[in-house]
Amino acid sequence: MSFNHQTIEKKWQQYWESNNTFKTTEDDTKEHFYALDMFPYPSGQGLHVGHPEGYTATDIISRMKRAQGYNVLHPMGWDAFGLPAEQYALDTGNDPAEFTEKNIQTFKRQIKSLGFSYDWDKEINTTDPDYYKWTQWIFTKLVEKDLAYVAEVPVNWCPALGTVLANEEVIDGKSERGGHPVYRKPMKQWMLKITAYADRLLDDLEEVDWPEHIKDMQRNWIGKSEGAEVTFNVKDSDQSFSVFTTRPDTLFGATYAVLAPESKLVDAITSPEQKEAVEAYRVEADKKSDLERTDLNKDKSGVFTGAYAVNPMTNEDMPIWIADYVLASYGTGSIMAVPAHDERDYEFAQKYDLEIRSVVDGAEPEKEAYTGDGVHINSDFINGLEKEAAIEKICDYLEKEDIGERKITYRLRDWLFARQRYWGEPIPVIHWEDGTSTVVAEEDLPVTLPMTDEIKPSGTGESPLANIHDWVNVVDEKTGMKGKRDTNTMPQWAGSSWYFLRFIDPKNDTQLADPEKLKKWLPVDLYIGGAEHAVLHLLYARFWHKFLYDLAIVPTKEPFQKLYNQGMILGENNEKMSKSKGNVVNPDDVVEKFGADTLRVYEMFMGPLDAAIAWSEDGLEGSRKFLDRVWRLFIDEDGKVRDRITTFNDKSLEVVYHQTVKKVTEDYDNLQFNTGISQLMVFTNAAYKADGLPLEYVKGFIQMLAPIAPHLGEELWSRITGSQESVSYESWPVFDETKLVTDEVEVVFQVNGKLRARSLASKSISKDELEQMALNHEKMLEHLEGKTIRKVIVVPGKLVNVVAN
RNA sequence: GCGCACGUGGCGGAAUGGUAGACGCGCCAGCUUGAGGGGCUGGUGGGGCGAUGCCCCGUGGAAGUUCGAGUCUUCUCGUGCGCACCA
Repeated sequence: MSFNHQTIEKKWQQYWESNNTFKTTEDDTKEHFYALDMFPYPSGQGLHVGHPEGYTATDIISRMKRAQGYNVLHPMGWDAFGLPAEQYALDTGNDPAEFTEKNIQTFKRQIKSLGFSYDWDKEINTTDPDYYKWTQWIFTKLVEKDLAYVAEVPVNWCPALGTVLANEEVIDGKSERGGHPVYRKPMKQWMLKITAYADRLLDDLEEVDWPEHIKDMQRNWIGKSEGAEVTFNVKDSDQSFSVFTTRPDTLFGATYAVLAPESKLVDAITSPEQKEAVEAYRVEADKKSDLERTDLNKDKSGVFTGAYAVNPMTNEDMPIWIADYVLASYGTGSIMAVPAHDERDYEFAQKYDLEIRSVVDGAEPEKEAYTGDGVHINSDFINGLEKEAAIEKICDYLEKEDIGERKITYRLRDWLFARQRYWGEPIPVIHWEDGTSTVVAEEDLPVTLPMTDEIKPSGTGESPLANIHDWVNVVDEKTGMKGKRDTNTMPQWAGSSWYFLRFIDPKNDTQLADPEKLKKWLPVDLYIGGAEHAVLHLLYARFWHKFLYDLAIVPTKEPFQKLYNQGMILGENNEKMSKSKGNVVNPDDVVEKFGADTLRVYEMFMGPLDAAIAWSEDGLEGSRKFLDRVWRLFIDEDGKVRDRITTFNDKSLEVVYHQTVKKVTEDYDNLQFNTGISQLMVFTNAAYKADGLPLEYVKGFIQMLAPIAPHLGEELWSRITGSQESVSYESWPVFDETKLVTDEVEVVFQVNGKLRARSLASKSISKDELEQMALNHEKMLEHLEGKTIRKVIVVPGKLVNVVAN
């Protein structure tokens, strides 16, 4: 007989709820552990089987930590602002808040059906004004500290839809919806100066326990590069421009210069003869989106401006070109071209027949650009030096002569923080009729989204809020001055950049969170989520956290001590699950048919947590069979506890039990749930063969199973122990190191590294005795016959290797 | 193109430089059952032979370090992820 998952899962979920089993404890005599999931966007699709993978992992850790005597904070909430709700509102005229609420209820029901031990009193929702009051508050602090500013930035403007589109809504230069043309249009936008934190975001990666490849992705994204900025004068003009280069040592080889087409300087220096060509090129470049510009990078193009710069080293003329392979947004938006030693410059110089001058020995300028190190030539006072020394010497010179300086630049850009949308946190700023702008005072926060039945494009590129006149127009009560609210809203990243702080104190209405509580819980001890957030979300959250650290609001430099990325669960055909491929597995169906415990066990057993693995219905059934097997081990056909469970211990399970406690505990700690479960199976198999099952071991086993299969764990615990209490707070089993090994161990004997014989030996046997055993073993004698023993390697308790020839 | 990760049975996957393939799926056999399903027990990398034991081969491929390599090093092929004219 097997257990009825529907009955027991419902029973225990109700028990946990009515007994507040997972209410967060804050007992100062205990240590604190904060286990966090990346909170989901509650989409209309409902929960995906990928969600419970990470959630189960943090849930197992949370349950184990509670049993090990920690205060555990394990919360769940909703990252509920976002485009789909807005789109739904545009399509149907309904309130996105209602739609969002409905989706949240679906998600919550699904998540609850999986038996996670969340403390639902800590639930937060980014669209709740009590929450986004503090998102807005953080923004006002950023403005006060000059880390938020307004800039003109091009957006994807679609006149036909009367709205601005996100990059992902633009496909091949057309709007995803309707296929209308999209243009780049400059608009005033709020930006956050994340670049001010670039160095700290880079350096403090050393302090956190994250997968190395995620750290690398962040390092690459920040993209720090060291070099020099050099000023070039324009010939026969009082104009000059600066370039950034990582290779100032190749300055003597700079034979032309290139400006980004957008550069303002172009207007001032272009010669009359070239004006037409330059203008034509700029129009072309302007039409291309960033994506197209990089996409069509095979063939470089550019136009000569007719002007020349002067190489400060050689005093020779360098033609100034414009080309879109130079990006306005990186460095100074202009470069010195050293075609002999830069592949891009080389390609461009070849195409337009520009001079290629070698300044590092080893180059073959007729064949390809040489970017490696070497002895400098044709370079006056740095001749004979290698790269590093040459860079030092030339930087000293540039600084002494005041024509340049050492400089560090970053690939990281400031964070575009405004969206022309309705469904987001309103930016809490008022623009007054006298031309000034102010942030909304703390006591007037939150600036709530107005209720409206008319969410539709403004037609101007502003957000739909621009049309809601009652909301937009404000009058200062004291001065009577009129003003308009900023109609931009924040990106979805805003609410998720600090939510882990609010979970600590979600109902505080006087501050973001109680500093005492923040001190106890931070940093997050374990943070699990998808790798798709490896860069942006984690970088933004770290940026805000550091900013709040500078304001002395949070006590730690970094928010997330340990990070782990769960892998993707693929469809049975090994492809990403998608509706169109028809390979989507709905967790509701699995829970109904096999039970939540089975789903949890299966997702943890299918392989390493971070691997991408295909779903398998057979594997799922196997997990259910394991749980049935455990059930039958303890419960008989009539539903009674088996009388094999006894207080008498014949020691036959002693070793395997202690091994199991050790391995399972360590594997859970290391998030290696697949091998932890396999050890539980090993114990189960051994228990089937034992005559009696010592109660102590049975209890310990159930405790170790319970974090993964909590409903079954509770049911077995209550039946076997007769306890009225949840298994959750029973103290975690411990192992006895002295009982881990049998007295007799199997050792192997090798000849020249090849396995030739096995034998049983006492684990305490001496090296010499073991060696003698090996040399006298019948099999070994056969293999050693006629050979001279050169060397014998003995590894006690393991093996003997005889080297002979 | 650059960076990172990963290649192990029919499948998912285990292996502090020390018995390769734990555990599970699948498959085979025995027992249980009227049958099927389910369960319990055992077997299951490939090849060979004088077969109840023994030999050879085997972790994408090639070389190297080592008494000993799935594990370390170099090269190479393949797959996945990230970035992509970043000067």
